[in-house]
Amino acid sequence: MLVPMGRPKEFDPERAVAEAMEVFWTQGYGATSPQQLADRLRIGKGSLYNAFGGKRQLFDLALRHYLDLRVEGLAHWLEGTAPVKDRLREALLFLLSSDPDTLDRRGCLAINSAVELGRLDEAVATQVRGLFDRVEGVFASLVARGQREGDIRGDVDAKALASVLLNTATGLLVLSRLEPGPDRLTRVVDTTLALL
Amino acid sequence: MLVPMGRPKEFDPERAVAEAMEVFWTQGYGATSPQQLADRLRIGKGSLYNAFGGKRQLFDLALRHYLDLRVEGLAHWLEGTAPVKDRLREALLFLLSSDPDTLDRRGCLAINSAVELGRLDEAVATQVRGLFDRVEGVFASLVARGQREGDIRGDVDAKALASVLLNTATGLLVLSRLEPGPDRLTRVVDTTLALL
DNA sequence: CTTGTTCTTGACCTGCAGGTCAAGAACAGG
DNA sequence: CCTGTTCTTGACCTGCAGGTCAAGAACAAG
Repeated sequence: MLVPMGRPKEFDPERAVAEAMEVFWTQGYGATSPQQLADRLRIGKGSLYNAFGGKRQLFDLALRHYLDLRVEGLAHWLEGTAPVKDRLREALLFLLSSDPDTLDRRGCLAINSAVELGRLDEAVATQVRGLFDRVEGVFASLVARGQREGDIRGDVDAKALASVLLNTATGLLVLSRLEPGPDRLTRVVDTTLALL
Repeated sequence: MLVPMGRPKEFDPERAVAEAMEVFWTQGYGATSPQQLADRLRIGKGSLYNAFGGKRQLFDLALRHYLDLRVEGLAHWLEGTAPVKDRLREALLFLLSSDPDTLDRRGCLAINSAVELGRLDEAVATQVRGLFDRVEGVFASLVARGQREGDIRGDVDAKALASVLLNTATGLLVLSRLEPGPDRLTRVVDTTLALL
């Protein structure tokens, strides 16, 4: 069964999921039609339904792929020896755009999806909650280290500060969709870090 | 023209807009059909189109009504003589729910709409930006007063702190749609205020 | 009570979202 | 090269979103 019999797929399902993630990220779930997806993935619509089952199932895979990418990125945040505040700044700014010079303006697929679907769709809400918990955990580790190194004030519980940072990141990702320029966003980042 | 001729409307357009606001707030723009709106407003679908022009125009009115309500609430924040931090706490918690005991879980219509439509719809984005600017301005006034009264640290620019508060409020309103309980939200509020 | 105007309603229309399927193509095994 | 299996595609289907409209009702003016 390692080589399944029958006609082999002509496309790479993982690449397709990654592409679908981009589409959902840019357009949102409701504003994306199966036809658009098929076009972007370079496959027929029937092929899409044969491979993934439907728009919703493909979205679940795309969202999970996004979460995996983010979680993968978290590990990177924990490495390194630079002062914690510098790394927090880098992390927050990276969320806004992988390219430091230009705003992404798409925000975060997890947050966008939670806002669009989270009230009715418990599955999506659970997925996104899981990411938030992990992000908060990473923030807590970083803050604790910063406190040991004297880089971050020690009179506030690390977990409480981590919750604040999670909330700050969430706000930034939403505001980034509206802000015309990066001024307010960088001001938020700088000021927040100054308060720690 | 004070009394327009012809058959008079059988419903109050302002009440209808207010009701439409509730529907869009609860369900989102895309997930709300004209038929649902007509049912909730207790009018026929044709009547809805005659009175408002279409789903999108009605949404614009509903959003503007929401913004008016919020701006109206801002004035209330500025009044009173209680310590600024206490009033900031009250304001942030009020955003999460007009009833202090139960989470609203609908978040903020402006933010939800910006996330759902903001990328394609510049009109919505502009409206929401306007609200954000005013909220930030009110925060700045409050912070400045708090700094004069010694309630808030004076070593950080009031406008910078106002941006942080705006971002914090945004994050809270998004997280409130996902959080199972109020624990994390109140922790964010308390910790943020402690940092000021 | 006639006329002109505006409101009300539900039947009706168009287009597309979301999905199904039959026909055939591309494999592996025998 | 025949068979069973899986993939591919576009035509096709159903339902509903979003909107239009004709017929009639409720007014004010004259």
